[in-house]
Amino acid sequence: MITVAIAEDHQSLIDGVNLLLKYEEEISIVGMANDGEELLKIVRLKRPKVVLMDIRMPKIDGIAATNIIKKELPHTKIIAFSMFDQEDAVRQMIEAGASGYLLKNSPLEEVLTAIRQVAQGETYYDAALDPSFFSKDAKQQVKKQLLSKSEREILKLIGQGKTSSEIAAIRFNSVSTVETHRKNIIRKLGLQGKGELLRYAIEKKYDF
Amino acid sequence: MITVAIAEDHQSLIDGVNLLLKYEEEISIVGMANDGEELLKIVRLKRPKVVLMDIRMPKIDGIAATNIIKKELPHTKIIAFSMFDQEDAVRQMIEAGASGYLLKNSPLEEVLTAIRQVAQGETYYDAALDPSFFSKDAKQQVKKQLLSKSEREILKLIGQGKTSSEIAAIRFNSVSTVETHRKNIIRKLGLQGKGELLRYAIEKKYDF
DNA sequence: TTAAGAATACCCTGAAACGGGTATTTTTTT
DNA sequence: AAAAAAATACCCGTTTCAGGGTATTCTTAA
Repeated sequence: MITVAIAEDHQSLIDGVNLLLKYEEEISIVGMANDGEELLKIVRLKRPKVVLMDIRMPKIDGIAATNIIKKELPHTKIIAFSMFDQEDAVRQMIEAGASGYLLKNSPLEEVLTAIRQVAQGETYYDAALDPSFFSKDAKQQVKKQLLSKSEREILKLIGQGKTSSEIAAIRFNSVSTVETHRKNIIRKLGLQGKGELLRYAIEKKYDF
Repeated sequence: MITVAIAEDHQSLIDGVNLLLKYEEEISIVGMANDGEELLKIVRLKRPKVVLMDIRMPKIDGIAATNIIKKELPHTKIIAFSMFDQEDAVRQMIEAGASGYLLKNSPLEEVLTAIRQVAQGETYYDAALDPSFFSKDAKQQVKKQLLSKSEREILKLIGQGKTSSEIAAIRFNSVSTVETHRKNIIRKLGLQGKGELLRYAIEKKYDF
């Protein structure tokens, strides 16, 4: 029996995972949490074999929570969820001791595969993740810096809730310029629509 | 001399506070942090008299950080910042031991007043805060539930980055209905523009 | 049993942003 | 010196949303 705890505020995801696991007899969900503190309590009490956790959570985030769990209960396997393929998030989670990494927009069946795989001591990383992390050859990932300086600056302002015309005023640009950058950011990051752009910009501030 | 530490990712705010405090000889900034963990290190090392802190921070959030600081160094005075007047945030911060609460859109001079006031052992709460918190008569705040069920549901979906037409599809509503709710949410919460709505919806998920 | 609040849905205007281009001028880098 | 990358700026048509209404149905609480 694989015992699983979930920390996740995205209700649709919890519902989906529940639905999926209902028919899996060797997997049982022993607890759900909405923030890192709650998750720690559940893990200490129930000692699940696998923890599925959102990286961004109130009180204590996924990276900090992973560090704590790995220190106290090193046999616990951790699978991280995140919305975007953010370099730092992946790196920090792996450093903290996570055994798996899933993107929230991947097919739900991946969750099952990942749980089974990490429960057996293996790792599972979403195929959509930038593979350069996993090539152990320490060739410095120089390739990076996907976004240019202006783009990062504008991304930051977007994350502060500024509109394109406000950003244009701040930067002494024309609105067209800002919108071009905006479009390039969306293209480069593979986002879809302003919703995701804003979400990305806001989450980005939080370093993961 | 009042020693101050700041934890805040909003650069413009740090800049503003810095500029403001430069001319205040009895106030000195002894440290700045970008997340809760960093802030704790600074506080333990420098032991500032006053801490200005953002509620939403990576690793450890403002509420958790306040709890920890108040346990370890109870003489430290804490002033919380937040973007919105969110009931839970105010209540939780006060319970955690914060001596002051500022909204980020208040005039900068308030920061000065607040620092001076809490350094002297008093409290300082932004005038824009809902005063019902501070009326100690425990008349149950029945007035609550500002948003209706549909509105909260839609707010949540907005926080997940969904557009109105997506939300309409999910809820089997017409787009008009969703937009009406959206407008009512904005009106009830006193937000301005879609940027704030989205920011609010995203932050709201994190309970403060 | 009314009156209030909630949920539903539509109208209109204008601003903002998407997403598809193209194009020019600077900077870098090779 | 030439090529590549970044920054700048505009065009177009379309969608989304704000902010201002109005209006009907349904539920709930005086």
